[in-house]
Amino acid sequence: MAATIHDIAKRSKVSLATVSRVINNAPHVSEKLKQKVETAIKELNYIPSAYARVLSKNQSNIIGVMIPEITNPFFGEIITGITEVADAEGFNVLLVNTDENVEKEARSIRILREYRIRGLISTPVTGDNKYDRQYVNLFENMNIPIVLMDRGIKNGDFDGIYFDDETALFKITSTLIENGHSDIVMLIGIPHHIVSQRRVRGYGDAFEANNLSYDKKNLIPCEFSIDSAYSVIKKLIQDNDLPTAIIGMTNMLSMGCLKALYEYGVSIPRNISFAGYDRLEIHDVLNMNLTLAEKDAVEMGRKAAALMIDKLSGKSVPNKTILMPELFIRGSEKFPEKTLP
Amino acid sequence: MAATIHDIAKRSKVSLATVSRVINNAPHVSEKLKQKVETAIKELNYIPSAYARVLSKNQSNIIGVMIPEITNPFFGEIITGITEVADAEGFNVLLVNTDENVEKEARSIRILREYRIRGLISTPVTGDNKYDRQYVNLFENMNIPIVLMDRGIKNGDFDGIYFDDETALFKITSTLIENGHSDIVMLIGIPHHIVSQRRVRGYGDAFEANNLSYDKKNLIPCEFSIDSAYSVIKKLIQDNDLPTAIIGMTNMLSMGCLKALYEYGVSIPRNISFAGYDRLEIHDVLNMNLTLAEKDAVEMGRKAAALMIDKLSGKSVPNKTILMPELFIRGSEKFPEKTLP
DNA sequence: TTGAAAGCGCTAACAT
DNA sequence: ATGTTAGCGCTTTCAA
Repeated sequence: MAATIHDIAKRSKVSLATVSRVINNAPHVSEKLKQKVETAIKELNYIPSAYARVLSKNQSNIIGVMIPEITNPFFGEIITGITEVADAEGFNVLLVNTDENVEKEARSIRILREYRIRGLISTPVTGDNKYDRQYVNLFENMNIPIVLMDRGIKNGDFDGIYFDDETALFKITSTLIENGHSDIVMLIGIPHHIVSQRRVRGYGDAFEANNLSYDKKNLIPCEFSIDSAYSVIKKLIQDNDLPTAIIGMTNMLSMGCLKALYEYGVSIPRNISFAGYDRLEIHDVLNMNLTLAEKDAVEMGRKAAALMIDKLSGKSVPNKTILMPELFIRGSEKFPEKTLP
Repeated sequence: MAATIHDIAKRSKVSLATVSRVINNAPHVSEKLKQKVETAIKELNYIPSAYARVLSKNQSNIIGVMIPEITNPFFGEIITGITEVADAEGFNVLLVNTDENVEKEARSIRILREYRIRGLISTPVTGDNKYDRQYVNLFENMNIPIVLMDRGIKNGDFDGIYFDDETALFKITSTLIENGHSDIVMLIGIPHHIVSQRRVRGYGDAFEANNLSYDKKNLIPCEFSIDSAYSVIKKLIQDNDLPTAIIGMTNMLSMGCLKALYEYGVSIPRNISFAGYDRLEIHDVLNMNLTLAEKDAVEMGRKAAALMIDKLSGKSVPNKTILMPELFIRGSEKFPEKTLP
């Protein structure tokens, strides 16, 4: 098996305590012994056991990170931001993926607890009311600092970093209204999900602020996936039921909408207008002149990790940071010249 | 702190051994005691410590996964495949990201060793000859099963799952040649990097097989990034130096090329032809009729995890699996009607 | 400056 | 079927 502190002690003829001091750069070791120990460490290719260390110190240095969709670039960027800060502060990150699945979430939390994480940074699956109370309990039982990202828990009050989804959708919708739109379709995912509720409110408020009302049929439920959004828009096209504008409420929903529109040759903004929420890699690459309210996910990750580290060092001021997405007007919001037949 | 096995034993008035048996579903526990213990576990919200368990068993159940680019969807899919299999087999995954950086790689390996991983699944940064020997030593010193993905190590001989890059590029290039091309630019990244070498060979072999020779200037070095590829192609456009066809040798390089072409209105395949290696989300979404040799990265992840688990269970047959990417001919390979001015 | 020894939470061999 | 106990590899008093 791997070398242990005993092997090092024996080979360098010092005590365990001295070896431990050398490993941890602790004071009170003579240069001579230090050299001997370091030589032995190299020769035996020794690496301390995280397990023994945690056990004896009764404390890990792991921050748990739980995200719902590892292949979504939004979360990829968040992870980048978190690890950047955690690395710099000497914390390890244990990453678990829940696939938007409550059972996987429960299993993931168990694993994180087995590893005695110091704090949890999470975008919980919740949003389905049924599980809310349960998760609030789960989190509170963990008795460690919690930082939520992007989504709150309905019946809980947790610190975290959020985006102002409501204002973002208000701005997006207002922009479209100012361009003459009132027939604006928005795919809203699962209606009672926490992700959709604030955004729908922003949408509605924009109409209200302009003394307009909207057709409730324009808020169309679907799954939060590219495929589902694609199917919905495809059907609108086939039924000749397209509005004058579409809002992509999340990056995945935007991609599904665009996929259908492109497949059927519905051109933006010649035949239909479009505005979306969150960045889109396809836009970054192809410069499609899409009007987008963009979120800085890397920054969200950094802020979440920084907040966690504050909490772990006792600076435990309550903190809910609201980040404001930036709206880029690029042309796709313009009223269409002529809608398709 | 968290409850321990002692707390459970005390509360349910049994011995530590009995609690341990219940936790591990071991035999020889009466139903009555089992109930008592389970009740106490629930009441105290007890979760066993991974650290104590690993320490006493002298063995972790962690598979280390080291990848170089967490935001690259290719690796995102690989992770999905690995965790799918690892979860099913009861292994935990510790994921580290090296950012294609040798120092981060070294630090990551140290962390993985601290956590006493049972095996390592990795796409090493290597490719720079300078570090090869060093990594071979590092890996061999770890004394655990190693499974490499996608890239080998030049001076080492490790089991793993690879794609047949050479044949893929041979097919891609041949397809273009058959369509009348001979002026074919390929961005090759860093020339001595292991990622480019086999692919360049496939490119060259296709010319040879057709009794043609190619202009060495058409193999253009760059960084392995969207931005770098973008700059190179942009310069070709501005210098009015475009070939009749471009090959995107990786997904990132493809995106950079496409970005520049789209920005300058160079249309595919009207003004220039294109063929690429690896899937492209922008293509999946927008159906750009790109001819692509596509890799199944999720499958690579599954196979890597399965191979690792075989090794861990002693079925240690040497195994280098070569996956064949599938070539989809979609039209972008056709010879351009007219190249731009 | 150095070392001895107790203890962290669990498993497993052994005893009852 | 149940309990006792000796480690696992490290840290941390406390003594010397």
